[in-house]
Amino acid sequence: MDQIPGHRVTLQDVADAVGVSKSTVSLVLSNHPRISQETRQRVLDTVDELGYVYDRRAASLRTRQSFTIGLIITDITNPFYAELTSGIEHTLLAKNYIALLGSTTDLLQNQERFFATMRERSADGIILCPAPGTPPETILRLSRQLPTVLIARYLAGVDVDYVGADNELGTRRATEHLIERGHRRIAFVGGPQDSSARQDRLRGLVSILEKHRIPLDESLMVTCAVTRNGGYTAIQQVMRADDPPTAVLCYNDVVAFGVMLGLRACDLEPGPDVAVVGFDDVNEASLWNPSLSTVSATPTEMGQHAADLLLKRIEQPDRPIQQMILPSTLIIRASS
Amino acid sequence: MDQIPGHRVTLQDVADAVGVSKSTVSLVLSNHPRISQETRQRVLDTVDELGYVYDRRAASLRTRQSFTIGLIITDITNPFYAELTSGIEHTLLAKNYIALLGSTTDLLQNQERFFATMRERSADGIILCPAPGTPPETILRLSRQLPTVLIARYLAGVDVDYVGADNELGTRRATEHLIERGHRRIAFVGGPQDSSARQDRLRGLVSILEKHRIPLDESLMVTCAVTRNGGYTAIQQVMRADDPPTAVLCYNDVVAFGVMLGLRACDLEPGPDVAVVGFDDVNEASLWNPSLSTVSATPTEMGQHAADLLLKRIEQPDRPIQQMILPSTLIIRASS
DNA sequence: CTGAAAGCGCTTACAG
DNA sequence: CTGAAAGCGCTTACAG
Repeated sequence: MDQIPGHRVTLQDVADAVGVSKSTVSLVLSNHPRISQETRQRVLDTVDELGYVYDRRAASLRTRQSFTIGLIITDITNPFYAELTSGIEHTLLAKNYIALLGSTTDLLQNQERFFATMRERSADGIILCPAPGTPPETILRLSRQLPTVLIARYLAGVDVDYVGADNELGTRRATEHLIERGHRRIAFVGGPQDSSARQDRLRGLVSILEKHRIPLDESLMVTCAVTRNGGYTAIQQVMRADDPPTAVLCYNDVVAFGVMLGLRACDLEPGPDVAVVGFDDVNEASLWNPSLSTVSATPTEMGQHAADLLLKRIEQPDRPIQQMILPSTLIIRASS
Repeated sequence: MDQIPGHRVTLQDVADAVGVSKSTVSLVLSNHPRISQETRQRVLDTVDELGYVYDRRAASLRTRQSFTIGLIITDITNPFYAELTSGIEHTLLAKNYIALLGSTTDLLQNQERFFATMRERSADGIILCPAPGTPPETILRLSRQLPTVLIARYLAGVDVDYVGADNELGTRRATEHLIERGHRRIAFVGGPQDSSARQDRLRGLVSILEKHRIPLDESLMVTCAVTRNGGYTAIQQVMRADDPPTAVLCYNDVVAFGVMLGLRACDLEPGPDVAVVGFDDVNEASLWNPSLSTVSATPTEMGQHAADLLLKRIEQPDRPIQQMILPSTLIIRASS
């Protein structure tokens, strides 16, 4: 039953015990049809009896398929990525795949290490949320070496599978909503300067301001670390201006949570005093007090789609590049 | 530079290009000292030139070390596990290991699948938060097959490496605090019925009630799903009783968040009307409104310790079993 | 200081 | 229906 430490039960051991060749055992395990019912049963029984464990790494050396993928994200502690990961895991489990996890904290150096790690371990593919500043060539090279799907952030001009939210549409809707509520001075807080997601979200805001001929005040467009603390600090700075905003559109929910706390620290109540809108709609958003108005990016679904896309790409390397933009819906709650 | 799809650059290719044997290349890559400086440099240059990628799975077939571990937790979407995972990742990164991630949602069936998955992929070890109801023999067998460390939940009588919080001490302190504040009717909400963590936390509460000769009311000790929603539903049930509690000690922070929301749904303000205390001190806890009093279980540190322990066990299989109980401190905030 | 050879545990044509 | 053999890409004694 139990293995002797150091000695692994192999196909050969099973074959010896049954009195057939290891080819036969291998064929049984891969459900090959032309093994007699009797042999098959004896093999299966012996597999159980000896506690044989299939060595997928040995198999993958021959078949070149590891049933393992690499998942490279920014930070598992950000609920957006946790929900994303959960969706990915869900899809992988059903297909017998599993993910190697790497959090880069948006550091290019970590990202490079994870690329190497995943390739050395022969991942069948990679789901990647690229760190801001990733050179496009890096991704192009990677995607030639390994099936790759980008998630949540893309790189301009890089033709690779991608799944993300409709960022611009999302902030357009959010901005229209704020303007309808009478806001004219709308701040934008947070996001990694060079990420596609930030640029698209900011563009949505700017375009709607233009449409309504509301002058753009650059001093209200600030960046900050994508953490609660980042939002907390940044908003206090912004509110100190001579003509502070009456509404703030945040890069994402995590920043919005920080902004709400920062407003309170300035003795302002998020909602009544200053409107706050987030992006993502992580589970937490509806539970805050006040509940957070936000643009839904459906992270769990996004993860499922990314995993689906990757598995399709693995099966069919020549299929056309697919870029999925998931619809964004505005969810109005108490904070705006 | 780039590989031809399907063809992997191997040691042999590098050897051929340099004009040495693959043994020599291998020795260079493992930094073996007795290769001449000149050969070494030529090999290294060629490795770069050809874009050689080390095949760790082939290597591990010989060396029996994959530099990969399995991480099996309940739910990555629960911030406690996300912070745990972040701590684990941090330690692994420094030692060139990486984790295969599996979320069981506390289903034994998923857990079994992950055990198989991790073994098939030759993980060097496993960090496991066992699903409630896991038979002790399962863990014993697993730990004989593979270095194993349990995290956050242990199994009575199973002598395996373990890292967890001092659960009983934590809830003792929390209960003393509530009693000091004048509470007599204290509910306990949530937790997987058969988990060691729940039992220990509940025991802490009960022992302090006894110490103060406060009668125990079983109807106030309820269980629920370990989600915000679980706490939300459970507390509303509890508050409907004839003699409802004035304070509630929650299995963990996630349940406590749900409880706070549930109280509001009953028109009760957490803090002033009903005291609420959580367990874990996830990052979110200090940010809620009201901020959540809780017992700190330092999830990030817990993760780091678990990874350290596993790596030590891998290096030194015969070292004595180590069970680390991390000190619990009570953090009093606005909710109590 | 360097190379030839065996072997890790599988799969997969190819024979029979 | 089943087996012998080659090979996936490494490492590691063993010679020289």
